[in-house]
Amino acid sequence: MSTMQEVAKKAGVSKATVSRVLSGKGYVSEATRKQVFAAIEAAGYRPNLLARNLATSTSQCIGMVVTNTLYSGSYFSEILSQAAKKVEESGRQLILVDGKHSAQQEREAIEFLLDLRCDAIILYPRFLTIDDMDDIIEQTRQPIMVVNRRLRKHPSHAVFCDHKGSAFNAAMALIERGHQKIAFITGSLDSPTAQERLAGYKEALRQAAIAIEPQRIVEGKWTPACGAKAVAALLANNVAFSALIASNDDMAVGALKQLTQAGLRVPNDVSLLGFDDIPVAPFLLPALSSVKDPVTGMIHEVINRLISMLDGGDMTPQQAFISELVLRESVADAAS
Amino acid sequence: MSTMQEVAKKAGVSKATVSRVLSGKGYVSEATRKQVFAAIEAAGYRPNLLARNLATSTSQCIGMVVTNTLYSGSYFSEILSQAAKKVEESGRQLILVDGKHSAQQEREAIEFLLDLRCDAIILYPRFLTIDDMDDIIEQTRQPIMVVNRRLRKHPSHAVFCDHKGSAFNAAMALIERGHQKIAFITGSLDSPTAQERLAGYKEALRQAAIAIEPQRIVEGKWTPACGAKAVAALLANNVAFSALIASNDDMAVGALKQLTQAGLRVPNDVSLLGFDDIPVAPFLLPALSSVKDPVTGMIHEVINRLISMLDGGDMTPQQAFISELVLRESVADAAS
DNA sequence: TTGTATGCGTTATCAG
DNA sequence: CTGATAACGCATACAA
Repeated sequence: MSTMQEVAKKAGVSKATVSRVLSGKGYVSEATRKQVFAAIEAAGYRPNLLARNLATSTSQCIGMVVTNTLYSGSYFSEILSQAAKKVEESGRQLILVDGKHSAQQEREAIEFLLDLRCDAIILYPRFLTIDDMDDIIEQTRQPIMVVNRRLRKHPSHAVFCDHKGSAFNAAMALIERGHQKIAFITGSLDSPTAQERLAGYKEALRQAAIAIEPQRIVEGKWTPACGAKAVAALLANNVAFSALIASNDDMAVGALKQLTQAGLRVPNDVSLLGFDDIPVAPFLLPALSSVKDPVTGMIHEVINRLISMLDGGDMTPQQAFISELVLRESVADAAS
Repeated sequence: MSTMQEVAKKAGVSKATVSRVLSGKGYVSEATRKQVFAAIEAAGYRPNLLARNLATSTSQCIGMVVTNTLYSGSYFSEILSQAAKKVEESGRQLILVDGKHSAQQEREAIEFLLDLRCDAIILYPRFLTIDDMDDIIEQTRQPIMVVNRRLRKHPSHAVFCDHKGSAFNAAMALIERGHQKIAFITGSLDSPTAQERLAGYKEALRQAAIAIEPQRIVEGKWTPACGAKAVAALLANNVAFSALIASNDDMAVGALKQLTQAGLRVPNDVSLLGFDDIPVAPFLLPALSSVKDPVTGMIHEVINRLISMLDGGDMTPQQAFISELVLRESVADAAS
C-alpha cells in the first residue's frame, strides 16, 4: 500500500499539501491540486483510515452490539437494515459487533467498540441488566443509545416499544370479535420482551373478566419450529381455543404451518394484523407484526438522537420527551 | 480516555514496559508487572486499538460486505450468524458494512474495509460482475473470498451452491410423486441466483418431457408479500397447478398464507423439505430450505479459507478442489 | 499558497 | 529485565 509520503514525492509537494487536497480544507492552487490527483491516481493511493482516525481521534463509525443469538428472523434484519440506512445518511459507517451469549461478553463487545474509538454505540441488549446499562452509560464518554429497554437513571438514552400495550391491544381486538378462548405462545421467558407481551395478554383477559387458563399459554423460543411445536402441544392436550396469539412472526409462521397441517380450516374474517405488508393469517395473530412500524421508528429515533449528540453536543430536552409519545401512538395505530 | 503514557507514569515505569505487560511479550519482573496492573486498574485504562493496529498494521478484523437490500429474511440472518460464530472462533472480529445499492457502492464498501486495514474480506455480492470481482481480487493484497458466485480467473476465491441443481432436484422430487402441473415462483430475475433456480426447474421439466407453461411461472421479489401475490395471480388467472415451488422461504411463507386463505386444502403427504427443522408446508416447496445446510457450509468454508490464507500464507491447492465437491453433495442430500 | 514540525497511542528495535 | 527512541500514516498549527 502506497502512503501519502510517496504520493507527495511523486507530485513534488509535501505531505501536508496532499492532505489538504484530500480533505478539501485549506487553500491549494488548482495547478498543484491537479498534480496531486494525478499522483494519487498513478500510485493507486488509498488513505489509511487507522492513521487518519488516530490523528483526528474520530472514526466516523457508529458501533452496534447485538447478541448473535438474535441474528435470526426478520425482526433482526429489519433493525439492521433500518440502522444501516440511517447511519449511511449521516455519512458514517455502521459496524456490527457480536454480543455473543452473556452479559460479560456484551460488555466486552461494547469495550471493543470503545477501544476502536467509535463515535457512538447502539446497544440492542439481551443479557445486560438495566442497572448495568445505566452504569455503563454513566462511565462512558461516547454517546450510547439502548434499544428496546426502559432505563431508570438515563431514560433519554433508551427507546422502546410498548410491548405490553401492543399485546394488550392484540388480545383485546380478538376479544371484541367474540373470542373467549385465546391461546398464547410466548417467547423465551428469560427475555423481558416476552414477559411484557405475556403481561399484556393477561391484562386484556383480566379486564374482559376472562379466566386465564395456564394450559392455553405455551412457551416457545421465538423460532418457527417452536411455534409449530406449541400448536402441536395445544392440540395434543385437547386445549380448546378459537384464536391464537404468537409472540413473534417466526413462531406465527410455524404455528400457521402446524394448523394447516392439522387440517384446521382458518376463518377468513379474523385477519387482524399484517406480516410485512400482507395479512398473515386468518385466526393467527403475530404480535410482532404489530410493532413492525414502531421498530423502524425506534431505530430511526435512536440514530437521530445519537447523531444530534455527536453533532450538536447534548440531546435537546424536548427530544427525550417527544419520542416516547410518538412510539406509543404508532404501536396503538398498528394494532388498531 | 487515559493513555499508556499516564499508566506508565502512575506505575513509575516507561511506556515500553507497560506495552510488554499488556502483550505478554518480552521479560518483565513480577513486581513491576503487579505495579503496572494496579496502575491500569486505577487509571481505568483501555488500549487504543487504532494506535495498536496502526503500529502493527493488522486490525484482527475480517470485513464483510453485503448490500442492505439483502438485509432481510432468514437467509441473510443465517449467513451473518454463521460468519460471526466462525470469525469469533478464530479470535477475530467480524465487521459488517453496507454494500448499498450499486456496483460502485459495493466497490466503495470494499475499499472502506481495505482503508481500515482489515485482514481479509468476505464479499456477498449483489451488483458486481464476475469480471469486476476477478479484477478486485487481482489488485488487492488482502485475501478476499466471494460467496455464492462462480469466478472465472480465481475460482478458489469463491464458494457457491449449486442453485440450479437444487431446484432441479426439488422439481424432480415433485415429478416423481406424480405432479405434472408444477407452478414456480421465481425471485427477482436480475439476480443470478433466481436465474439459476429457474433454470433448474425448467431443466427438470424438460427431462421429464413436461411442457413448460409460461403462465405457471411468476416472478416475485423474494418477500412474503410477493409470494402471496404470486399465488393470488395464479388463482385469479385460473392457472392449474397441483404443486408449487417458491424460490425462497420468505415467498413460500406468503404463498402458504395465500393458499390457506383461499381455502385450499393442502395434502399432507407431499411434505418434502424443511423450513428450519420442521416441514414447512405440504404441497409447498421452499427451494431455499434445500440449501440451508449448504449455506452454513459455504460460510464455514469461506472463513476457513480466509483464515488459512491469513495464518498459513496461501491456500492449499487441495482446499480449492475439495470444497466444491462437498457443497454439491450436501445440496443433493438436502433435496433428496 | 506551501512546507515544517509536532502530536495521536501503540509497537518494536535497540542499547543499557 | 528496563528505558529511550524510532516507526506507523495522517492531520494541523505555525512558519515561511
